[in-house]
Formats: sequence, structure tokens, C-alpha cells
Amino acid sequence: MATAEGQGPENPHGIRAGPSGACRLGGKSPDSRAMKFRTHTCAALRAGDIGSRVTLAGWVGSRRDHGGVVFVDLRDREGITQVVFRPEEHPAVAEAAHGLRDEDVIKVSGTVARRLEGTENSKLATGDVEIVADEIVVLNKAEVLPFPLDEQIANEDLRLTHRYLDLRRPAMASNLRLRHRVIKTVRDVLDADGFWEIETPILSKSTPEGARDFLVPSRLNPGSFYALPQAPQQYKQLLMAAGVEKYFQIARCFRDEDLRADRQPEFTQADIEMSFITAEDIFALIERMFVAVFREAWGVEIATPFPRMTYREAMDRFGSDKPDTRYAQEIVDVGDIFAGTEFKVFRGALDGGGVVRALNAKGLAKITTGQIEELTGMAKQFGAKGLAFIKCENGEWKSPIVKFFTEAEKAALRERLSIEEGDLVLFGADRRDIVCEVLGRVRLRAVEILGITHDPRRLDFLWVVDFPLLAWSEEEQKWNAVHHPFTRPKAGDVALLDEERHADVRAEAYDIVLNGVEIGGGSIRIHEADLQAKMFSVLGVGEDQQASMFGHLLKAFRFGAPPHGGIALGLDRLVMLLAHAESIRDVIAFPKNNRGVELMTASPSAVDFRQLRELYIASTKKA
RNA sequence: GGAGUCUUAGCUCAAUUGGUUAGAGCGCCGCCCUGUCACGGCGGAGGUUGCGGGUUCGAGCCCCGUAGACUCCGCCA
Repeated sequence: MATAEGQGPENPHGIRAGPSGACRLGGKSPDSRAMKFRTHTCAALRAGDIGSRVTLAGWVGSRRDHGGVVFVDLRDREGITQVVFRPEEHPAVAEAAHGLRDEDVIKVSGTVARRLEGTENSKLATGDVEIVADEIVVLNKAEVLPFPLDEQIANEDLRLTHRYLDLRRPAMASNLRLRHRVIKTVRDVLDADGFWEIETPILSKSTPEGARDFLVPSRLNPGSFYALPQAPQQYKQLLMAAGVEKYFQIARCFRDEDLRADRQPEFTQADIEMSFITAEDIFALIERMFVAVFREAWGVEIATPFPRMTYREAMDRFGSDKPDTRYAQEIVDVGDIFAGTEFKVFRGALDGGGVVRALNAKGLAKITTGQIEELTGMAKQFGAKGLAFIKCENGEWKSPIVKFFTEAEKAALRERLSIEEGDLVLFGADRRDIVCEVLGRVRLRAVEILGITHDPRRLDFLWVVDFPLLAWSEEEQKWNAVHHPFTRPKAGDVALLDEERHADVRAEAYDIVLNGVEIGGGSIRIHEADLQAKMFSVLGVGEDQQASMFGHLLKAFRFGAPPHGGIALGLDRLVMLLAHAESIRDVIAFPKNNRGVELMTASPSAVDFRQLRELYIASTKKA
């Protein structure tokens, strides 16, 4: 390292104390010390280090210039150490310190000293000591920043445009560190269990099912395209056919759909697949993994096994396939109470084979008319004709519908829903799936309006099991896979496929839900070619398409593929929960905004026509 | 594709019913200050109120359009 540290013209801000070239090095030569940029991090020094000579490097966090003595909070990713510049001891160094500005990068050498009596800072881990600087090298001056690093900033555009500055903020650095620790823990748990981490192609093949693909044109095969993987699904199953038995990958996945606060076009999954296992093996493995992850991230011991609930029960009780079980309010069926009702709305729903269900939003009678309208609008958006309600206020039931109820019905309702003063009861009367969805959404909004908060460390894990295999798509007028086309029907339900009772077939599929957020999902797969072919047929994938799109998989299944299954965990969402972040963008180093634009580099961008020509691509966009 | 909210100084925000020269804190610049840690004091610079149009004697504020950001719906096997 021949680069001078402040002596040459290339470092005009370098100032040294004492006679030119003189260094106090405790016997070490300047050259040997020059090999080391710093002796400690900014979080390392304690009272035990008092008297030793140290060198730190970092950013000027804040500068408190008293005209004479100057204090600088020197920050690196580990922490902060106070540096004091004393003109009476090192005048040239103190003079240089007057010129420091926020975020200048400096290297400081000096002696660790106990802070003066009464000036210790208990907020800093290093707050008992300070460094009395006798040498400073300004490694790089910083211009005035576009936004302050020491306060909450609302303008996310600005943060993303200058992400390298945003990530200097301790809260963001802490998220990056947390993410690293979580991924490291996942790797360690899987490695200890005999898993092999195997990379699969990023340039892969488009398949008809699922989300919209990102496409990559192939120069060597004009007119052909790779697709970026939505998940390494087929490759990992083929690795099972290859006898790998235990595979995992911290896999980047790509889906070209609209973004959300918890959704990015590229995201990371902990992708796992195993052979010769049942769902129980997956549950046990993942529970073990979460124990390790939460121990590492939060230092807590979580309880296992996690509760389980069937999809059907989740929909009936919570109106969601990812129920937030932290909230007590549940949906209750009241169809039997109104079996003889004359109230047209309920009568019609029941006679039409639908259901009448209710949700008691405890304490929400204070709801405003505007909020009732909002809930009603929400109900209509999800297919209901309206949203009936009873406000229980001042000892009476205020409601446009209660006049249609008999005394017996009212009494039964009161008991079934434990209705008390201050409650708001909301009704859904319609097709079962609509009522579930509507009351499920209303339930979450009611909780929001009530402002119910929980211990931020509360963790309600839940396995949701027995998902339906298929769902009818009105839009496409065909059956689609609820999970994906490779999911295994439950053994007892395979016969239902032949009977054309597609809606009743349950899958060997499971999701893991934490506090109402789906953080992972998986299934036991089909490993027999004939069953897989039948599944494709049900999904409307013809034989020709099966051969061209999935021939490799079907063939592999004919050459001795073992029974297998797996799961994928959404790492971004998991880290988001662990970090208590409100946006997935806060746990990704360089995320994309709502429109899929990465603001710092301004990608995506137009490309030169020659690049397109090489790829045999022409844009149809009108200029 | 649809709905909602937002856009005022570098940053965070204010500006009564439409009414004088659009303010404050932080930051920035200058001067002063030897124990601060949100250091302090004095002074100063900094604005096409996103953009375009309209209503009005007068628009940051009202209306229309447009751009951008965020949140949600659709979408996301």
C-alpha cells in the first residue's frame, strides 16, 4: 500500500500533528501501520481501552464546534465514537477539525481517554470514553446531503434515488444486517439437516400457468425467449428425480405483476424440496427453522408445534386463507337462528343455498356513518349486495333491519354473538364464499378502525392445510390450480377427480401464516406421470402442450422419480415482519418503486436500436 | 385497467372564509464561542406553491386537465 495517507498532494486535507512525518506508533514503523486502515470499529472502545492509541475510520455523524474544542461523532456501520480535538494539544489537527462537515469520511488517530467527570454519554455504548485526536486524514469530503440522515424522512423517492445514503442510516443498516443473519440461519439449519444448496437457471422457460413472465430474448435463437423463473419449481422437482433428496436455494424469483407494499417484481424465497417425506416432515423442519431464526433475530424462544387449521375452517371462522388469529373476533354462522325468518335478504340467501353469518365487532358501535359506508362499499366491492348491521348503543339496538327480527331471533343472536352495549354486529347473507370473503375483509378493517394494537413481539403462527386443489375461473371458464399444477391431490380425494367433482378435491398443500401474513407455502407433489398428465388435462393443458411444455417432467416421472414435496418461504416478507418494517422496500437494498422503477440507476431504460436489432426485437410502442 | 390520498424552501411541515411582501423548525453560508453530544449566540441566503389551463378584482387554497409518489382493488399458479 504505497498510497500516502495524507502526506501526498493526492490527499490535500491530510494533517498530521507534530513535526512532519512524526508518528507515535508505540514502536511500530509507519509502514507497518499504514497497512492497517483502522485498529477498531466505532463501537469497540470501552473504559478498558483507556490509554491505548487507536485509529478509527468512518463518517462525520455530527460536529459540535465550540470555537476552540471540537467534538465529532465518528460513525461506522457498527456504532459511534466521540472524537475530541483540542487546540491546546494539537493545534493543526484541531484547525482541520473546524473544516469538517457532515458525512465527510475521515481517519482519526489518537489516545483513548476517559471522558471528563459528568460528560459521559449513557446513550452510546462507547459513551464512557473519547478519542483525543492527534492526527486526522480526510479521506473524502462530502457535499451537503439532499436529505438528513438522522431523522425520519417521508420522501421515499429521494431516499431511493440516493439509496447509498439512505442505507447509511442506522435503521436501514440494521435491516440489512438482520436480513443477513436470517439468511445465514436458514442456511445453517438446512446444512445441518443434510440439505444441498443448488443453483438453478435464471434464464429458464416460460410456462402457461401462473403469473406473467419476465422474458429475455435469445440472440442465438432468434424469435425465442427465456423466461425468468417465477420460482425454481420444476427444476427442484427434477433434482428430486435426480436423487438429490434434500435441496434448497436462496432463490430469486420474478413475477411481472403489479407491485404492492409487500410485493416486488423480484423477490427472494428460501426454496426447499425433499424426497421420501410427508407434510409432517416439512412442518417439523420449518418449525425448527423458525425457532432458530427467531432465536437469532429476536433472542426469543417460540413455541412449537404451530397450530393448524384447515382452509375450510380458516375461511369459515376468519374469512381468509391467511387468518390473523391475533384478533378474537370471529365470523359466526347464524343461519339456523334465522331458519324461519321473513326478512327478505336473509330469506333469499338461505333459500338460494347461501348462508347468513355475522361478526361482532366488539366496541365498534362508536363507528361513524362514513365508516359504515366505507365498510358497505368494501362489501359491495367483494360481491355482496350490502352490509347489514346492528349498533348496540344506549341500551338499544339501532339498525335498519332489526325490525324484521322476532324476539326469539334477537335473543338467540344476543347469546350466540355475546352482544353487549357498545358492540357493532355486521351481517353477511349471500353465497358462502362471498360472505366469507366480505366478512373477512370487514373484520380486518374493523380491527383497524378500533385501533387495536398488540405487543409488537406477539407471534401467531399457523399452518393452513387442506387447500382445495382447483378453483373455477369465471374469467377463463376453466379450472385453475389453487397452488400449482404439480400439487398432489389428497389420496382420498383422487377419485373425486374422476367424478368431475373438482371443487371438492383437496390438495396436499399447506401455507404458513404469521400474524395474518402468508410467509410460505408448499405441497407434496405428484411424482407419477399418469396422475400428472391427468392433472394437466383437468387444467386444460392438451396433450401436445403437455409434451412441449412439460415433457421433460413427465418423462422424468417415468424414470423412477421418488415421492417428494417441499415449501418456499418468502424471505422478504419474513424479514419485513422481523424488522417491523412497513414496506418490503425497507428490507431490500435496492428495491423498485410502485412502477417497477429502480430510481437510483433509473432502470428500466430505453436501449439502443442496435441492441434490439441484434436480438431481433422491435417495439410496438407508439412513440 | 380502476379507486383513494398526497405534491408549498435542500428536509419536515404551516399559511383562518379566496385577500398585503407565502412562514416556522432543521439544514446550508458567514461571524462569534474551549466540554458538547438535538451544543449555544448573532446575522444571511434560499420559493415559477409539481406542471398546464380556467373561474375571480384577487388563487397555495375553488374547478378542469396532466405528471409523479404512496396505499388499495383487479392481478400475483
